[in-house]
Amino acid sequence: MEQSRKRAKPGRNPGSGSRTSRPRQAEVAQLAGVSQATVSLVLSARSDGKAATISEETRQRVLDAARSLGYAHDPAARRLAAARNNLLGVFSFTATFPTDVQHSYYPFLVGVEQEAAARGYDLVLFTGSSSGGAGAAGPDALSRVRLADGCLFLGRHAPGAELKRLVADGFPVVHLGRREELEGLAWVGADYVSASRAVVEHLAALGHRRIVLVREADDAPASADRQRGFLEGLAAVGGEAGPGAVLRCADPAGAVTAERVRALVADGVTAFVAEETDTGAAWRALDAAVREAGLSCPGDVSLGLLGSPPPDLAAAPVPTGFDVPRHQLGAAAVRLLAALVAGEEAQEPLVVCEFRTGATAGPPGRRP
Amino acid sequence: MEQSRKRAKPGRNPGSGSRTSRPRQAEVAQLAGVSQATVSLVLSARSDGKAATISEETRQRVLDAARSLGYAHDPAARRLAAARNNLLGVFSFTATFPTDVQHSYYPFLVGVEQEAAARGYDLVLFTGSSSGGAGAAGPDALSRVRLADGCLFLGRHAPGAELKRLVADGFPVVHLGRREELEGLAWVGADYVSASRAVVEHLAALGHRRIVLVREADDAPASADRQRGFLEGLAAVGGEAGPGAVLRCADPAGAVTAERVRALVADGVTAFVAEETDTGAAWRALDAAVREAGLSCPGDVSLGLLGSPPPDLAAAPVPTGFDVPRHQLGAAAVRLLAALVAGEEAQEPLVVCEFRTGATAGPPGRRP
DNA sequence: TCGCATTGGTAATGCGCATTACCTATGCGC
DNA sequence: GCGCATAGGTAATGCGCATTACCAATGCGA
Repeated sequence: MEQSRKRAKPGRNPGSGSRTSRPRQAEVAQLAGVSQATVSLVLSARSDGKAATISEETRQRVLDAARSLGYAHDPAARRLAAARNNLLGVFSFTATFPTDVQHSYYPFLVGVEQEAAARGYDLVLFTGSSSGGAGAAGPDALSRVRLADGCLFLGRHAPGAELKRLVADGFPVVHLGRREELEGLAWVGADYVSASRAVVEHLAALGHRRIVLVREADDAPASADRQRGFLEGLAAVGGEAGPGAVLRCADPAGAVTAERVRALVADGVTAFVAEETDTGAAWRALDAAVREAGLSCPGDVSLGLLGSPPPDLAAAPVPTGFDVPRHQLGAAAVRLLAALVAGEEAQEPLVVCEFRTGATAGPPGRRP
Repeated sequence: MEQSRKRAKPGRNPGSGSRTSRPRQAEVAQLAGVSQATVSLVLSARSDGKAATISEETRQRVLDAARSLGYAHDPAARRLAAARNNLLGVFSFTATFPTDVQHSYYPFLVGVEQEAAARGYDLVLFTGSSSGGAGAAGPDALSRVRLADGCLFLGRHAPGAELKRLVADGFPVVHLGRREELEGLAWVGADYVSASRAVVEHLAALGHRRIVLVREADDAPASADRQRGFLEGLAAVGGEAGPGAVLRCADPAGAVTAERVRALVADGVTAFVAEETDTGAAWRALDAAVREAGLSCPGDVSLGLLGSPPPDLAAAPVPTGFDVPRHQLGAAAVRLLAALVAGEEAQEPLVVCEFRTGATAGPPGRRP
């Protein structure tokens, strides 16, 4: 008998002092002298004024009974019956939970948590069940998220097929990060385009006309957006946007050498911008190359970073660029998800990145 | 009608191509030409040879049907019906996603995840609903963990009353960290007593007799254990274990000054050990004080750390001490939890900490 | 005085699944 | 050829809750 695990005593005596099993609504009802249905109505009282059908007196009796019994909802039953249990899921496809503060998702999670708390939701965190987890293989991989009312997905590794399935089933899903290729998938993202353009415009205002973007050979939307913003900015300010304006390299450290930088500068380039990525490779390479080339910054060349520097380079000269408002992104994602759960059709705009003046940009040097 | 959210078309036609709702076992059954019960039997086939009641042919038909429909269990229903859904919960009570850089359960989680995966469990992470979360206040705070088959609790902040309640309800619970005051609560912990004693004995073997323990004024079991091991070690080696042997201070940085250290050394103390805590305050203070006092280590004084140094001090002189096997602790906790879920009575022993020779201990200096 | 709306509450139902009691062939020994 | 065991499967039930259809009592206008 499995249920022996749930009810310690199959035949218990409800009146006696020593209880041994979690109370059900039925027991609360008995104690309050009402029906189970009434208990449910009282305890799930949605603040929607709609349910004025229980008298205040009865309400109090039920609440007292529930309190004295220490009643707590069974989340599984709640979800099964009503398709609502006030829980929001967060799924990250990393091997382990991204609770390590070093982890790049961490800042998002902080925002997610705050917003969820503010809206009265509890959170449940799922991970991509690294190796041999139960659902690791099959389409079950994502099925656990159905424990929650809706789910937020982090990271570009979220498999499209699975997500599509959830969406098709009408399960509320929000993806954190631009994800337009999946029809019907809700997402929130940072406005890298505008932010990148702003950096270019800042450099242009300082007098730069020949600016080069160093980016990795990744095709992530985030990279594409930055490049687009960069080119738009260049065009807007009448800068030179020839094919040489973008340095796309699979291995930034190998491609962006001191020599290369020196050559470009000699050719008239006065400023460089790098995209931010997980590894920060582009910025790292650019920084090293400039330094090694013996160029002073921002004396000889100006540098811009389309994002935030990696933690280990956060010190000293703060790069001119922008900050991705990760907390706000997380919060926006939760807002959107909450709206979907509530059946609304809300749409979250792109979240604006904040320009960071920094100390790596100045007027162009006076090299020929 | 709420269910319109679950079933896109109340009256759907099972044969037509465009499906729009997640399939149930009933639909799989229909496709396979069997009953829902059969589908359940096949799909939940426990490897326990017990269930040989379905013919191989039927089994295959069901499996095929399930696959072609992309069937996936509903975790909520599963849990409700069977009290099992193959999920283990992990509850961390620290400020939900700890903003304190030092304070991360990450290493534990790594072990937890590996072991869970190895045992075919999926994980769900709950957090301490820091601020105004839904269940933040009431006894509901922990009720969500019932979504899982059992739950692991991290951190000393897990409220006893709630835990007791879960245990009393027969819900499988394991606490990571010693927790003996709660009758019936299963836990796993590191053997700080033995490990601390070993450090003292190591110092004693080098010739030290006057050793002082610097600890915080916390009453956590982990602190008490270290002190106990320290005193036991001192007693075992015939060291001087007077009341001055333990420096218990609320504010290590303020209490353990260069002067204080100098005075103690002048008084004949040749070695110090500090306990490890979240913040590493004790070790930090000791390290700074010794350095500031102009004492060389291990030339003038030997130092020991009952645990691991905080990340920012991990460099250079590796402290003599021990390492808490966090991965193994996490794994042990999962093993224990799995046993409880399975209804067994398993008991996990304390996990042994590994001695770390380090470079901060040597023979006593030759001060008078 | 009757009809009708409103208030306050309840019985019944079903969510999706696991489980169990039970039923129907077969096979087998004697 | 009969009784009985066994394999293979199914109908029915309930987990704990939200929801809905429905019912009883009361108020109120005409």
